Amino acid sequence: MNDIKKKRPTIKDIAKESGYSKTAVSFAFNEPSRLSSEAVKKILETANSLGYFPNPLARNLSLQKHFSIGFLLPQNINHTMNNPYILKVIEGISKVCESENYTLTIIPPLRSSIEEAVKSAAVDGLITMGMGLENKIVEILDKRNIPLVAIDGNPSQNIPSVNIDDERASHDIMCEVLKRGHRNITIVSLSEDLFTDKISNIKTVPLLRRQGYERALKEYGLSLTDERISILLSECTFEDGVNLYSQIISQQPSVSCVVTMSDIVAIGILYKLRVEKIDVPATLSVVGFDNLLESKLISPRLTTVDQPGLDKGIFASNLLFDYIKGKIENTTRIEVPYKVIIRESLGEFNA
Amino acid sequence: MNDIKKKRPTIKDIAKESGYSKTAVSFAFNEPSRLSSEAVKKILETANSLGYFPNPLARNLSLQKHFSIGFLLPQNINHTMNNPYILKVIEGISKVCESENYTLTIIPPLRSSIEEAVKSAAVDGLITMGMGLENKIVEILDKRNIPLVAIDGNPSQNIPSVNIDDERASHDIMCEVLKRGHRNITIVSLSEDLFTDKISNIKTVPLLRRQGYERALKEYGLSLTDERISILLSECTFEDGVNLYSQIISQQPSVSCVVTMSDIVAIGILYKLRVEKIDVPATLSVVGFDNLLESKLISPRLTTVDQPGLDKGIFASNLLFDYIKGKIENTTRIEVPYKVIIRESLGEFNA
DNA sequence: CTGAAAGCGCTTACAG
DNA sequence: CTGAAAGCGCTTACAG
Repeated sequence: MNDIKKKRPTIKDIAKESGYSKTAVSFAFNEPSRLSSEAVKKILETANSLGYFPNPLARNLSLQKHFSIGFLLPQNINHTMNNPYILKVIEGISKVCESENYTLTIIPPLRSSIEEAVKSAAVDGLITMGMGLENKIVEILDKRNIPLVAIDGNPSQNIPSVNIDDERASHDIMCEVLKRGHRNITIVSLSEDLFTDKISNIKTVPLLRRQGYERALKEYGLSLTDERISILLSECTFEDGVNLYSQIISQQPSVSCVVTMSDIVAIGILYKLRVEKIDVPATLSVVGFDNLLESKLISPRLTTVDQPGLDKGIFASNLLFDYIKGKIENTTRIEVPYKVIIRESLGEFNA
Repeated sequence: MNDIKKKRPTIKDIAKESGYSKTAVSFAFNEPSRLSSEAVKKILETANSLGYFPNPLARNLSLQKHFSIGFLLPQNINHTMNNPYILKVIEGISKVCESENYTLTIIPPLRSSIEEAVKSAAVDGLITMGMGLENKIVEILDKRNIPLVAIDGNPSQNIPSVNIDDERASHDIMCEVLKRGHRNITIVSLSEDLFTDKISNIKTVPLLRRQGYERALKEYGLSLTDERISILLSECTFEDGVNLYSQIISQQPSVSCVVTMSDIVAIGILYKLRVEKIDVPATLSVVGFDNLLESKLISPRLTTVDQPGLDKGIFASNLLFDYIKGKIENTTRIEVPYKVIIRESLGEFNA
């Protein structure tokens, strides 16, 4: 606590002070079995008395490892860290990191650029979520030799990934809606990912889901362009859900069911409907996607598609560690199961 | 993609290939203004064609910086990443990191040891939350010269911190309970932090809150040891809340109000009460702490203490960056405001 | 069991 | 405007 510029002791100081070599000091910390117990004891004592800890930066440079994997945040940090579903995935990743003795680095855009962030990310591997991955980013990672696993990415890209069958899941839940007689339907789609490479022929998750809805609609003689069907866009936040209600009504006053691509948006809508004293599902049904814990807490409880966020995180990070350790080379794709959950927010349509 | 061992090109390769020196290559990336535009162009072109990116590990070692701050996870990763309140704080930290162009490193215990994790954490500063910080950990950080800010730490320790006035907030909400006639009260306390240094005289947040409750009780002629008051312990999770109900009833069948130290626990209890068809608040009132978004989504909506999680994260990380940049030296403590929020889950006691 | 020395891949004061 | 060289603080093959 003196005012003299604190200089952390290095391996060199410990060597000098203890009378052993730098090599010995390193061994004392990393491979004590190679030293006499006397040497280890002496070195550790000196280290302790000088308050020495090996500098991780230097250690990592020698070892060519960061002992951390990265989670790449898409553009807007609000939308990410406010989404319980993403947080569930992060929880899964953290668990695996913990058991691998790795840290988890949350990587926001650097100087507003995801690309910049990826260029200098201090990680041994990277997980992305829900991004239409720019080819540029994939290329950088490839050159930097950093493995990548995409969660909810674009199955059409040649990237290791963890997904559910979004097309089929969306088809299935839309069928439940149609089966109950609804025909005036508002679909709340997630915005196209901002970073989708428009040129390439990438099928993003929102697109796949819309295709699933479309297939179900066709089975009932409808289409996405039918005047009874309207489509709105929304960010994946509670607030956007709350604000969406007026749009929904003005677009299509006769709507009887709102189908969203995200529970948190659906919950925002339900919240607003409660405030407006609109009866769910008697007047309006609402359907979500994700099956958050919150979805069974609100009333009416939300009809939705259950997809295992925790497992997605666990699978993705296990896969990533396999790549990091060189256990596998080929592009592995994991498909996890989903399940349609019918609860009270979806009712029969009463003409 | 050839099978030849991929070796990332280094500054040396670019120097050789471009005909300039390593110094020049470094400048081209970091201080192009010091080079002729011709040199910069040539170097960047070569770098690009060879697929070169500066190695962050080497760069950081030279710069003696990690460009990342750490968030230290207490013992159990489940309890942390499942707690929406903590996640809100992390969101606040992420925002500041983003604007500082830093990453956020989530640090789980290393080989089951927080101490080990702290010894080798590759960060420029550290934020902890709700830990009774072992002196050992503070000492390590001090020796490693890594600044620390504690959120919901122990105001009694000499550590920069961000807290609300937990004693007073707890007093205030307990008064609301007592004012409404409740006398048979079950307090659900958070477990003592596992890492509290038992020897020292540290006042943890749970302890402060209990003292606040106690002060309010005394004002109404009660005490913590009164037979009408019972105290239970719980982890800070939804599941623990759900499971708590049977304990609450068996400990004190005549209980009319449950006062918890955490919304997520209170929400678990409310969920269970709904399943059990127990009328809230007519039969039993429930009170939380935090004011999560979820607390206004459930019905009945939860009476609680609002404390600004996002702001706590923002204040703590701003403070941390001030230390990192050497802008301040002294131990700064920030107290953020709280607010008691009365909602339907707290009713009058009807004898 | 122990140590001298090269290497990890950058940055930067200094000299020209 | 450009470069040779020292330095950041470790690890580790090699020799003894």
